Amino acid sequence: MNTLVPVDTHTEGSAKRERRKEARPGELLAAALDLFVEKGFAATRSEEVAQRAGVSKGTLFLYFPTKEDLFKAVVRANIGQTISDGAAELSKFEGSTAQMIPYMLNIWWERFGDTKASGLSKLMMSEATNFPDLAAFYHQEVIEPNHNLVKAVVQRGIDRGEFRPVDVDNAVFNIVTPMVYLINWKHSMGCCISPEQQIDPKKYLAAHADMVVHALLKRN
Amino acid sequence: MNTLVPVDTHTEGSAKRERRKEARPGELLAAALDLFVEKGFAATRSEEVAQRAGVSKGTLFLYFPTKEDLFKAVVRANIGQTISDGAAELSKFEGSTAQMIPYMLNIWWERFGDTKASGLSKLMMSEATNFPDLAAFYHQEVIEPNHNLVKAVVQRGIDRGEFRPVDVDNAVFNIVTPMVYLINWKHSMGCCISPEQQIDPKKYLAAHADMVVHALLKRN
DNA sequence: TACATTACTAACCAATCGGTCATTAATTGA
DNA sequence: TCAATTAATGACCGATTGGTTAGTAATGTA
Repeated sequence: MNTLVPVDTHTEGSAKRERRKEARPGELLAAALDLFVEKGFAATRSEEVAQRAGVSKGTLFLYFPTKEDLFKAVVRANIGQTISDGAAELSKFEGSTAQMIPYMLNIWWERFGDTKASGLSKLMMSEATNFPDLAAFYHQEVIEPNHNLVKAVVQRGIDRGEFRPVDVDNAVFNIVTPMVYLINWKHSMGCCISPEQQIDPKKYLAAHADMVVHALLKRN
Repeated sequence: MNTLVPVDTHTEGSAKRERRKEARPGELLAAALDLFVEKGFAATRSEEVAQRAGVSKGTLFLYFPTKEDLFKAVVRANIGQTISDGAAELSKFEGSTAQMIPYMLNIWWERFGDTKASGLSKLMMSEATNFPDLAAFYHQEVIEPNHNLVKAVVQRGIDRGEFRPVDVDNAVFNIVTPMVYLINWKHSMGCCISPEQQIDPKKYLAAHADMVVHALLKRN
């Protein structure tokens, strides 16, 4: 893994210094996403991010003044778009809300849960207390918009007379939290236990959607 | 909070060196629980644990050879008993399984979720990837026994003809994960957001129990 | 070719932290 | 009272890391 070759620097072609002002930020963000997801915020060393992006540590701090700024940029680059895309997709849905729930959960899983970016969710829950500024940022920029999306779907079900008139805010939590938990599990315990103890995401997701719909639908 | 008074050490009565071999481990474990829950495993400095227990860092390492050993001892001291107590309590329950579910969730919340020890759950999810040994230990010592408990209850419902014949392992996850998530939330995002955005544990728990029962009961 | 600009580097700094060990002092027992 | 034992200390070590900065080399321009 280590390509440290101290001698012979002048004949080494790859050791050449390059000036690529436009490409650096994107490459640094990609490297940072990888490492933040893999090791967490505090445990990721700035120098490793720089190394993976093929620059020196000094260059990293040239583009992102602090480690926290780097993290915020990673969140913005990876999650912002996903949520507004999902909202657009859902607004076009025309079936019953009972069909809409599993549809929504599936989209959410494919576009976010099953993606490297989902590691940011686990990271944030892990390090919220040690980095309250980042937590507040994440809540405002990710959690709140996401909850509003789900809230609108539940409200649609109630308005159309499909669902019982449950407390909407609570229902949102009961729908969202198992999904988030699945992600968190995948990025924590999931790495440390034997295969037969793993959660099967597809089965878990289907069972959860089924449970939610059973619980919300009016009894006939 | 800080009682640091550098001068006058010879007249200071509390500065006297005491030998209390029996009391040290318990005091160190209590201090460690506090700090681990508050700041996480990696972020907690050994010296701070020692300080809060009123001893020097050297003394801490006298009783617990490494930081990881200290953590394992904290888990054993705080969670082991709780689970077996819960199992005993549940085995005496005689009502319907539909009543048993909210009963179980309430017990679990009061005895564990609403307790300082619940912070260990969040800690473990946070640091599992960075400390896989601790994760394996925690899974074996806490998660597995806990899941077996819930599994038995769901199986009881099916055996007695109250519940639909769902996949038991999946149902366990769908019951447990929102509870664990509530804890994790309390110990992470819960610390960093405004009061009106908080989750109300009692409402969340009631809604979840209601949802679970609705989803498991046979339709009539 | 000569000069100015600036992207980039690498050595460096100060602070942090898990763990060690030689030393110290409280206790015991004869 | 005087060792002998051992609980407790705190100075110290080596490794780590976020962030700085003086200097270097690639590029543009005239």
